[in-house]
This record gives sequence, C-alpha cells and structure tokens, in this order.
Amino acid sequence: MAKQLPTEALALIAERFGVLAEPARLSILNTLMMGEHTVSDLIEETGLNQANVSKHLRVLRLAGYVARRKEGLYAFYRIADPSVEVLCQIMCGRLEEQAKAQSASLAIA
Amino acid sequence: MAKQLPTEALALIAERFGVLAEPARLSILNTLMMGEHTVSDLIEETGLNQANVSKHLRVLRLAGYVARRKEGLYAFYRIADPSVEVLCQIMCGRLEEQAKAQSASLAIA
DNA sequence: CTACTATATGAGTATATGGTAATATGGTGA
DNA sequence: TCACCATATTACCATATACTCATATAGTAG
Repeated sequence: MAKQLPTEALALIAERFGVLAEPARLSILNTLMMGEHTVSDLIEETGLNQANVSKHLRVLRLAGYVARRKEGLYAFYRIADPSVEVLCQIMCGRLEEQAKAQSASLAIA
Repeated sequence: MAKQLPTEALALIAERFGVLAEPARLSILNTLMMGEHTVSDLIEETGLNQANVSKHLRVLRLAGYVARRKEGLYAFYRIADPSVEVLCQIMCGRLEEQAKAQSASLAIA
C-alpha cells in the first residue's frame, strides 16, 4: 500500500505532528474551532498567560494551522487548516476506543 | 461544533500526537505499513541502531500504535491501529497542498 | 508629544527526550 | 552446562522546547 517515504518527508510530517503534541496548543485550537478569537480571548479561554499564548500562536501560524487578521490593536486568529479538526477527531476516537477496551479487559480480570 | 475539551483529554491527545512527532518512529511505522516485520528487519529497513529501534518500538507499543508477537528469539511487530495510516495520509496531503500553494505564490512573485 | 493597551519577542531556566554504548534478558542449540 | 543470538533495558549525554519575566513594537486616545 504505502511506499517508504524519504527522510525529508518524514521529518516534515514529524514536525507537523509535533506542533499538535502540546496541550496548550490543542487548547487554543479547540477554542478556535468555535470561531475566530482575539489573543485576549484566547488568554481568558485557555488560562495561559499572554507570552505563552502569543508564542504558541506563532508556532501554529508558522505551521499553517491558524491564520491571523490584524485590526487596530487586536489580532484575530482563526483555524486556517480544516484538517486540524479531522486529526483531533481521529485521536479522540482512538482514545475512546482504547479506554473502552481497557475497561473491558479490566472487567474480565 | 466542538466543545472545550477537559485538560486531561488535551494532555492525552497531545501525548498521542507526540508519539508520531518523531521521524524515526514514522519510519518504523512506514515500514510496518507494508506488513509485519521483526526488529532485525526494522533495523535494516530504517538504518537505525538496535537500541534505538527497540526503544521507539516500546513507545509505539505503549501508545497502542503497534503490537508485538514473540516467536522464539524473534519479535514480530505490526500496526495495531489502522488510524495511523489515515493520520499520516492527512498530514502528507497537507504538506503537498502547502508545497503547492507555496510554489504558486513564488511563481506570482 | 505622552500614556495606555494589545500583542510580539528575547533571555534565562528547567524539563523532557532522542541517541549511543554497555549490559541484561531470554530463547536456542551443542 | 556453555556459547550464541535477538531483543530489551539502563545510564549517560546532548539537544530541544515550554514556561516565565522583562522588554519591544505598534496602534489608539488624550
């Protein structure tokens, strides 16, 4: 089915996954899935501090997951890549299945 | 569409993404997508050393991405979670789109 | 201009993790 | 038993990165 991917491709893919491998960034993305938000909104919603949110947004933006729109003093961020939601849904589905399987095996034992 | 996920769920999801955020592990998974392999096979296919492959396999196994079958001296590993392939395909698709968009914008400039 | 606000960034620190070498484990065969 | 093999694990080091504090940038209002 799949061919061996070249080293560079693997590195790029790993990097993209790495951007999602952070609870803080997932929290930001999760909030943005409900619509466009300013940085201030995100600070409030996620409970993270300002510098932290700003830095994570930078990472997300450089990876192409989110996009920015400036308006006056405010910066509005939004999801720029619809696949984010799909990826998270798949992960959530996996977690649920594994939790179910685990509780089932515990019930047997 | 999506609700705010609890902190614990975010941490778990991040951890799962983190397991995929490693070129070496992706290389192993990529090889396993072509079928069951022994550790020795994987060492040869990926070019990684023995300890390294063994460690990454442990991480993949604990995360539920791969499963192990022992037979005599050999350990056979296989993909245990079909969503791995989907996740990687989505990522590859993103990379291609972004590369296309980037070259297009360069052509304009 | 100054003062204020929202956001971005730089420096420093602490922690996590990948790579490697050495060793341990466990199965096989003489 | 011993020798050998495949795999797993441990210890150590080096690097990467997330968090915090402080500061910079930039827009707005007076």
